[in-house]
Amino acid sequence: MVRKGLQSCLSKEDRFRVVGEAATGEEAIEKALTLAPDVVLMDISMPGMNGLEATQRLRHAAPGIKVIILSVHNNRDYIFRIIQAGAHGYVSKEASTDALFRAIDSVQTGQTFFSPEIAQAALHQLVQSGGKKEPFDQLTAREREVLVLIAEGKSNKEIATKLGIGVRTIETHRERIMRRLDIHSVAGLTKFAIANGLIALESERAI
Amino acid sequence: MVRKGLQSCLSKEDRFRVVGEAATGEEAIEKALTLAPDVVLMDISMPGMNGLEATQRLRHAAPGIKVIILSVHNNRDYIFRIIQAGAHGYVSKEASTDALFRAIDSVQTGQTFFSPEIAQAALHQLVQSGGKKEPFDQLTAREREVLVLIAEGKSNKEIATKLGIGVRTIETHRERIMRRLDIHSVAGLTKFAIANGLIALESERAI
DNA sequence: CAACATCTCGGGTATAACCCTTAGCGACCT
DNA sequence: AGGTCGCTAAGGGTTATACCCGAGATGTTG
Repeated sequence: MVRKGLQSCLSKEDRFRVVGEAATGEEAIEKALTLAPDVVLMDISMPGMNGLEATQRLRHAAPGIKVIILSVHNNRDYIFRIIQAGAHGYVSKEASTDALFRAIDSVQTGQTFFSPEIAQAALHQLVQSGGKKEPFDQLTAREREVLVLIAEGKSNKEIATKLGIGVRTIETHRERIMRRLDIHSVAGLTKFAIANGLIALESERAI
Repeated sequence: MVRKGLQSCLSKEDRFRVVGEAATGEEAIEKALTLAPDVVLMDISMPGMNGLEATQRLRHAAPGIKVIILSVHNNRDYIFRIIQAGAHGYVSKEASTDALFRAIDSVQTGQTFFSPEIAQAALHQLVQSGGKKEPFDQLTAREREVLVLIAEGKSNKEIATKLGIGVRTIETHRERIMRRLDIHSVAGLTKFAIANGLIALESERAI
């Protein structure tokens, strides 16, 4: 429904043409590679692969395709994840259609577009934290990967199987994560992961 | 942006006419009362008053106006709150525009509309839980108390000390909680607690 | 009264998690 | 070439959880 609405809006503007749509992250990558659009509008919350991971993979597979993230999340922690994923722009779903149009125009010409309040908040946090883009710098990529799985309720053994490495290695990662974050419970790690946008909340008990 | 998209979609259908829009729950009630539409499409997540509360108030103030809830949440927990709020229909944002059109037609003629998968899931859970509606109600007061402490990262021993009862009792509560909710990890329990407002995320730093 | 739910403990066993330590290997930097 | 860091792995021991039972005390409700 949201996609149809967006298409309807975009098709009213002569300078835009919608060449495809996708319901999942996997489908988004697939269609983006075959249809080769100038710009992809990516939703963060999708069934299956989420938008950030899809963005990351798409950026790797087709660096020429620009990606704008659409999200209901206005959480400032999210913004760094979005940048890290390689997105060229971010538009909140609360934003006006004009903002979206300007975002598309910007990224198409090679510029980036982040709505003023997002940019301001991100910079504010950068200044406040002395340049550290916390909390993502506290953990290595592998540790974040493990943390996400822990917060999703996986056991060490399940994580080890999923990542194809030993259980003891997972235990080591787990210890290092807990030590670095100074959080010593699964509940705390889960809250940390949610608060920092590493996992989504509504994944549990979905229909 | 989402609203404009919806308007764009709906205005293509001759039998619908969009008479107004609102950004917040308060504005939604106000405009609904002045514009007196046949049907209100209400988003759950809005700044200010949320869609459920707004629905409840609007239903009370103007029982003749039908309300359809739109939501990204496919969480089965939500469905009972939606019914309780007095909504006549529920359409997921993942749904097609056709589903929305049918929903509007249905509620306008006095019927209700809940998408098949939602209805099925809700009934399934009703049967499974023996008629008790919300997972929230599945737990006793004591179990909720324990759940909160678990989700806050406390160990069984800490909880036992805090509540002044034995550790084995806490273990029993823990087992019963996990069995009733069908969640078998601390991470899952924590997410459940957050999703149901039992505990708060301290770093909910919205922009 | 009797049935039921709740809260409270307990035994027992298997599994998982936690804590401290060491260590090989590759990448990267100086 | 040496140092640092990250990923991998493991030993050994302690503690915590998960899951299986049963059971007494209490209050509520039919």
